[in-house]
Amino acid sequence: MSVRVRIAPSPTGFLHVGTARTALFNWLFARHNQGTFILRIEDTDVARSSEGMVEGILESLKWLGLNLDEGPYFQSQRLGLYPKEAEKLLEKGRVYHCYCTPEELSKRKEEVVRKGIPWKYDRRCLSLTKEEREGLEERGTPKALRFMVPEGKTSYEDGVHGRIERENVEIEDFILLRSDERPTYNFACVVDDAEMRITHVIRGDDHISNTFKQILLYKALEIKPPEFLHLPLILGEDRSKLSKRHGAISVTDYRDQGYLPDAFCNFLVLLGWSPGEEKEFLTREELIEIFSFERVRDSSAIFDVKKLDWMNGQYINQLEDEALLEAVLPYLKKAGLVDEGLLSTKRQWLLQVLNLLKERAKRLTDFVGLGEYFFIDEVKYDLKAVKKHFGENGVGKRLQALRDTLAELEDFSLSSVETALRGLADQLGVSASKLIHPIRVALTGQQVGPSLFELVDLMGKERTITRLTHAIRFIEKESSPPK
RNA sequence: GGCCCCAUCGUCUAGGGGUUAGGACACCACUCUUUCAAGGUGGUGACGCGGGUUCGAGUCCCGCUGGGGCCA
Repeated sequence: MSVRVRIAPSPTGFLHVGTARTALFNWLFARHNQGTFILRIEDTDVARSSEGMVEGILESLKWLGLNLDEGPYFQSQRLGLYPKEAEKLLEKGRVYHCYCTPEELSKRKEEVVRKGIPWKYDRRCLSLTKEEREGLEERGTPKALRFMVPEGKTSYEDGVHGRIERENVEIEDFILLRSDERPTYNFACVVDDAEMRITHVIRGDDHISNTFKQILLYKALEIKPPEFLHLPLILGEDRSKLSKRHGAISVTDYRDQGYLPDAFCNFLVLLGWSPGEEKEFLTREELIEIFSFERVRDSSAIFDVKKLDWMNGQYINQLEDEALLEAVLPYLKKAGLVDEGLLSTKRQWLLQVLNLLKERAKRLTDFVGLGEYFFIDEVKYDLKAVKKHFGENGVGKRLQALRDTLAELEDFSLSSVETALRGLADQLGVSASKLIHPIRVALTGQQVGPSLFELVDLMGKERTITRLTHAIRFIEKESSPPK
């Protein structure tokens, strides 16, 4: 039987990173087994479910590179299915109608809990007399459909955790259909998974307690249940389930912050799974090849952004120039540094610039701050940089000499500039760094950055001279006593 | 509160009776160097506690503690 797996998010409008990891594991499992990866939207519980709410999910999956084989399917478009299955259970006597209103129930529950007794539905409606029932029906009282939990215990073999069992007395008679015939989560899930012939239910740990109810339903419906595999949860730094208050939880947030999809997936897959050898960088092909649930851990993991940053930086560094340009371009455009004109006229230069900057970038967004000075006319001087490298005695003079020397250079190549600068330093009797640091500030406004000579090379003669001149004037102005 | 899951460096993890408990991120030092980053070298740092089982437990069993989840 071929593998069929699904992810079943509710349409919240975005893809949660936890769901993303679940999706990744499902996808890897499907691909490894030449199976089918399906998306189903669980939208029966959502008041308004618009197509728009699903777009974010589809967009995120696409960005992650997790292509679907089927779907998206929508529960809301399958509503006819659930009462039909419920009917079968009614015939088998496995369910009963319940006329208790939510208000009554919460009131009764409150009383019971106050006495310190754990609440469970009291089966009041199960023992209704025929007359009582008829009376309720005549008055048109709304009724829900409840599953009658049998005696005994329920257990199953979890693909990650091993055998898990639970006493059925711990499980209350849960509702299958609400009074308006909308199915509850567990019922819809079982009906859908069965109908879609899902072979492996791979989902978060937080569904373990639902699994018992679902297995009970499979048994009642006389359908063979799928395999269940429960992934440990991803936690925030405070060890609680990753949620909005932990900051970015939507996959698109990470995209916008400048993470590469491959890096992000590589990082995610290592949360709860390991390849079994001391190797952390894995391509998609490798992952598909070697991924298995035998190596999935059963304890939860904390989402460590620092490691993500490191990994993303490594991926950026390994990117070919063209690929890097493609990846960074949206961010540069958004920051207003690059437009189509520049792209078409100075593409080669742009590629070199990115190449020069890439080993310092952890995120794609870093390129904006890292290389802004390449794209704007007026350099913004960093205060500390000015203080440190423009403040020294004679800096202005040295920069003047440097400007004059460079201005006379016919050949403005990297090596030629370096020779000239070092020669000048000798001549002035100072170390080369006495020139290198100030000119860097003059060119970039910053005291840190890429290797100076490559920088000058990409900056070009004209801009180098202009910026030196500007810096010289700036220093003169600063050092002249205030009037 | 009831039930369920989990427990190796701060974090991600390797380990499935005998290991100097390994790697990665982060951190710290040194090194390289025109700065920063990257790189290289080295370092700090973990088996939650208590009982068993065993000649021998990070590894198996039980309890405790702690964390997490689900139920409303």
